[in-house]
Amino acid sequence: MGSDQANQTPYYITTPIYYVNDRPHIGHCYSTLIADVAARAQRLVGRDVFFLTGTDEHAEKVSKTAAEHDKTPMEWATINADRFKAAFEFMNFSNDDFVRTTEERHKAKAVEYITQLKDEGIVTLGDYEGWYDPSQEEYLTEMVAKENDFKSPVTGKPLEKRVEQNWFFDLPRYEPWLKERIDSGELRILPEARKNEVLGRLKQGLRAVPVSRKIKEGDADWGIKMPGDDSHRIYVWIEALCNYLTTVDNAERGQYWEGEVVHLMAKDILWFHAIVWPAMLHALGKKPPETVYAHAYWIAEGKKMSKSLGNFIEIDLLQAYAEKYSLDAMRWFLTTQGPLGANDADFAHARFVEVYNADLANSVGNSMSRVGNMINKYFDGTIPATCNGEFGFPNGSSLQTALTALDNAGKTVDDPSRTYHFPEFTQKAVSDAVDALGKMDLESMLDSGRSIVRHVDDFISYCAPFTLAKQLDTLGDGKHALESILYSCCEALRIASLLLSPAMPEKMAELWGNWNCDHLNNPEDPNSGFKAPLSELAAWGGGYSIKPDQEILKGEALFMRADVKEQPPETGRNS
RNA sequence: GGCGAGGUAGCUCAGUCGGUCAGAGCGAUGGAUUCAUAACCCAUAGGUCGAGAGUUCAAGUCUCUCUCUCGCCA
Repeated sequence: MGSDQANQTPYYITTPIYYVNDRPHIGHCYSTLIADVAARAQRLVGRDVFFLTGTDEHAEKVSKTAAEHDKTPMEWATINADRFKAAFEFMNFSNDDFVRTTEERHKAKAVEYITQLKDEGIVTLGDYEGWYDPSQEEYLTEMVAKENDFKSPVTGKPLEKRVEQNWFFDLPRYEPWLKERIDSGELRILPEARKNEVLGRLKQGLRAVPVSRKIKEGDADWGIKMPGDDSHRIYVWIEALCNYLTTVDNAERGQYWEGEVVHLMAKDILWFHAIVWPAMLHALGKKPPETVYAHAYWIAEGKKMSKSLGNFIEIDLLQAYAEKYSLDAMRWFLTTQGPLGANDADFAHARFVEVYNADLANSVGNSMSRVGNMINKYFDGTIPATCNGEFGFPNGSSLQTALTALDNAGKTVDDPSRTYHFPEFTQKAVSDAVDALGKMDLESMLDSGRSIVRHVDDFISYCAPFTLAKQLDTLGDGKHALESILYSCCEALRIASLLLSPAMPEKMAELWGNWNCDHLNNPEDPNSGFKAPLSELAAWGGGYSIKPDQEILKGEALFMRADVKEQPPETGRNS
């Protein structure tokens, strides 16, 4: 998609719904952050976006844990769902809804879907044979059973081969359809390595998927009954997948499913999303998703996170980082350094500080600060005139003047023939960012914003406005040249800030506040939405550009340089 | 065990159809500069492109063998 015409298709992005018995940690926050950045970027581009996250609550263990805490399953689920809501609010996620699978709106629709599949003979009764762990009352996969020498991984007691009747979804009949769909790219599986993985596994053939579990004696009344069969419940996995559709399967939100649908998740649950779910949708006569994106994992200081090591990066540590370096800096680190590709990424403190200093303090923050400072110093906070951003011969009189000033000061210019074309440069950055967004390459998208910052820094070193500023009395058109140069820096950084805003909404809104940029519906609220699509906001000399009388306040530094030697922030948790 | 991905500068990684492909960013070092947050700008990495063999006028880039790491297996 080029940059000339914005994509008007509605955009629907989802995260997995999270298991309520978990405590919110970096994994949950990362998946949801990626979705948030993509959603914010798509809104910035001007699309109608719906961003969904939520909690998966009907697992058997939830009712058990609830009992251990003297709570009803619902009370327990609510306590934990609220933890996720609080964590996500802290992360400043812009989700449009938060679905809980215990909500009636979800349950009713899920029953409807399963009923339809049953009526059409796609879900039928059959025998399920598997390795059962009596001590844990759960079935293990063939692989897990084998790895543990067919003994319980928890108690070490032998597993039992058990057969029970279940309802099955006839997945094999969709094998050709799935293969064609994935091969053709209509169903896009990202990153590429994951697509190969899925196709490889598809070659080994498909089996029917159990969609129910038999209700055992003593089970709490928890979960959704299998329609037409009170002795079974809908298997939580199947029911959970349905959330993506149940939430928007109505008159008000139906357009989102018809638009572009993107499911985002960690790699462990790719199969369900890339194979089982699209096949179910196809069986239901619904359009499958356009994109299924499976990212890898975070590890902590070079080690896998595990319960036994107790090194999970939980929400409290993220809060400590946000407290010390700002929330947006933490969002930036996770987004740009995270495992968006096929490989795991390391959350290491030293790395965090490095990236913070290099990307934010030294680059974005410093550049915005130096430009704002010069405008205050030389023009008392407002630029008297705009500039078309063109600095090249033979029309580069402003640049020529600056070089003359350098010459006067006895400074040598290594290459006096350089030219700068800011409108072209910034437009290229914007269109690159939009293209990267289309590929879910958020790192590249954000780097397009940083490329403008680098360009401005380079420009400043080259034409040295601070040297020019000292010769305003002696150079006839010195003032005009200085105005043009600083205006262009300022306007370019404004455009850069738009591209950086999906990852750092608060900090960029802070800049717009300081510089009196009129991008947001409510300047006080970073989440209030943009007044216009990116193509208009980012237009050089357009309706949202820096105006001659616009006040450019210095403001506080957005990102102060951090000391590399400082210890990681404390969580306040006793560990 | 089956299928798959990968081993390229200290770190994270780019390298399309084999021939400026030996690169980028970060870190480190040196220089220049002072508007700025000891920031910015410029220069510097001589790395056997995991090991060995083969194909070719020419191979990180193709073939084979070995080795190591990793992922997926409902």
